[in-house]
Amino acid sequence: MKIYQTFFFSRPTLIVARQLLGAFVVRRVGGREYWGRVVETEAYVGTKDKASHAHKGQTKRNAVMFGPPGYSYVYLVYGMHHLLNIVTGPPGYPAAVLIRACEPAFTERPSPARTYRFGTGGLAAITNAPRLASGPGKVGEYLRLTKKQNGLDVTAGRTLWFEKGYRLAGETIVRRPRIGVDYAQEYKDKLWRFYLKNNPCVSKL
DNA sequence: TATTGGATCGCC
DNA sequence: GCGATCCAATAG
Repeated sequence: MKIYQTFFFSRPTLIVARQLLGAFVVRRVGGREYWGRVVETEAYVGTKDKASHAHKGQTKRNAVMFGPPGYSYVYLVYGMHHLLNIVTGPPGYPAAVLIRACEPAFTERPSPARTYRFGTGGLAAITNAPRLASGPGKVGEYLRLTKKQNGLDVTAGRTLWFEKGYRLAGETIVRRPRIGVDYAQEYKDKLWRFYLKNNPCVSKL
């Protein structure tokens, strides 16, 4: 397995958002591993992006966005959902990729990693649920994230990390406007949401 | 110190 | 369409 390192996340955010499609996100907690293949992302880029938490400058909540790439930015929305982002771009540049949906391990298509993971993880009992992590709030729940996971170094491979995954032929990347950012004026129509075409785990069509 | 509304979800 | 449910951000 190859854990993505700082260089991977240090590249421009729109690049990273696309490159994360097909990657495995892995969460180790309570003696188990919960993991899935990322199928949907969104980019939040710089202070000019009115949809981004960084738009009005650095605050206590968004501080990790202003730090080095490769760290998790986890925050609570609507009082109940923990959303997972990974800081991207050069150190100090406030940008991140939101993980909007992933394909839970048990719905994964054939790959060498499948056998390996089922041999080591604790998810074999679960059968099939393609909608289990089909939205950013559901990803947070599936991966058992809380604010304790804010500011983690995801290149260290401890409790949360990303691995090289795969993309099938035909799984082309679809670009769409981001979800839930109607307030962002000229930034609301930016095509900064990416997902794998025809994937049943994506949050919306 | 008080009010507002959100990078959502699931049910009515 | 709407309520849930917390808290950061902003106004007072």
